[in-house]
Amino acid sequence: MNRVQNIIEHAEQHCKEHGARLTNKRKHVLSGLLASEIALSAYELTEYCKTEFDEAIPAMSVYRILEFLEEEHLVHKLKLANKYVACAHITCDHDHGVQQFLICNECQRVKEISIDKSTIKKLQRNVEDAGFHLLSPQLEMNCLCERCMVSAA
Amino acid sequence: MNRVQNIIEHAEQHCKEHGARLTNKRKHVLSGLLASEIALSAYELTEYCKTEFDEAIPAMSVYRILEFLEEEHLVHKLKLANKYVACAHITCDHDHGVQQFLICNECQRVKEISIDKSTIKKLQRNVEDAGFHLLSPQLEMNCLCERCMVSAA
DNA sequence: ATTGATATGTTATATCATAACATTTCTTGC
DNA sequence: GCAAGAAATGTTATGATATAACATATCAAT
Ligand SMILES: [Zn+2]
Ligand SMILES: [Zn+2]
Ligand SMILES: [Zn+2]
Ligand SMILES: [Zn+2]
Repeated sequence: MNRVQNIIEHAEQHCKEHGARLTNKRKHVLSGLLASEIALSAYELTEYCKTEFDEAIPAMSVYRILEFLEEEHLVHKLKLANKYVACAHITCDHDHGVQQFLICNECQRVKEISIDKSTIKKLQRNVEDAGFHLLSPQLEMNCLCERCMVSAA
Repeated sequence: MNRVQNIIEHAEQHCKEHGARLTNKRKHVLSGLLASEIALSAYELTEYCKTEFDEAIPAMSVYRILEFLEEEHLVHKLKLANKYVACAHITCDHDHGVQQFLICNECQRVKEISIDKSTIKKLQRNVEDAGFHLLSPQLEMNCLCERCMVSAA
C-alpha cells in the first residue's frame, strides 16, 4: 500500500470516529491534494479526478467536499493563493497548533511549519491590544521556494 | 482643508519627489480609500468614483491605479479579503516596517499595526530554516473588530 | 507642432466562489 | 425488505475578483 492510500485510510478512520463519512469522491479529492507537490484550486481538482479516476466531479461539489475536508482538519485553505493543500500533520495525533504556511509565489509549492507558542502569544497579544479578536490564527506568507530561488538566480 | 485633502496633498508631494504623477483619477481612487472606514474592492472603488465625483473609471483602470498606488506605498492590498486599504502610515516619514493587518471578517474594518523586530526576526528565521525566502512580510489576520464582537454577543 | 512616454479606455475572458433548487444515495427504524 | 428522513451530490445560474491584449488619449520635452 502506498503512501497516499495509507493516509486516506487513516483519514477514514479519523472521520469514522465521530460519525463522518469519507466517501469515494471525498477520498478522490483528498488524494489529489495528497499526491500533489503544490497547492491546487477546486477547479484543478476536478481536472485531477477526471484525469486520474475518470470521474467528473463538478466544481460545485469539489467546493463542498473541500469544505468538509477542512472541517475534518484534513486540508487547509490558503487564502493567499486561493488554493488548497492537504494538512502536513494529517496522520499525526498531536494537537495541530498554529501553523505558518510558506507559499511559493512561482510554483505554488507549500511548506506548513509550526510556530512556537511565545511568538503566537505575542501576535495574539498585539491583536487583543488593538481591540480585535483573532478568529483563525493561520499565518500565510508569500515566499519563494528553494527551487524557484535557484532558477530565478 | 479636510483630512483627506491634506493626505492627498502629502501623497502628491511624495510622488513628485521621484517623478511619479498622482493624477486626478489616482487621487480620486486614493481618496475613496482614505474616506472609507473599511477595505474596498476595485469594483467598489469604481462605484465610489461614480457616486462621489460622477466619474466613470472602469474597473480595469482602477486595478491599474491601485497597482500604482501600491508601488508608491500609499495603499496596501489585502490578499485575505481581496480588498484594498490606504496605508495607515501614509503621511509618516519613518520606515514602514512589517505590519500586521487585522481584518474584521464581518465588516471589513482594518487595523494596521506594527510588529516588533524580534517577532519578525523569529518568523523570518522560521522561513529561512524551512528553505524558503520571504517575499512580502505582510501579515494578515482574520479577526472580529470591537463593534462586530459586541453585536455578535 | 512633433514625438515618445505615460496614462487611460475598451473588450474579452480567466479564475474563484456561492446561491438555489433537484436528484441520488445512504441510514435507520419498522 | 421498505418507507422516511438525512446526507451527499448534481445542475444551472450567477456573482466577484482579476488579467490580457490592443486602442486611444494625454502629457512632457524638444
Ligand atoms: Zn495542518
Ligand atoms: Zn517554487
Ligand atoms: Zn502601511
Ligand atoms: Zn467589524
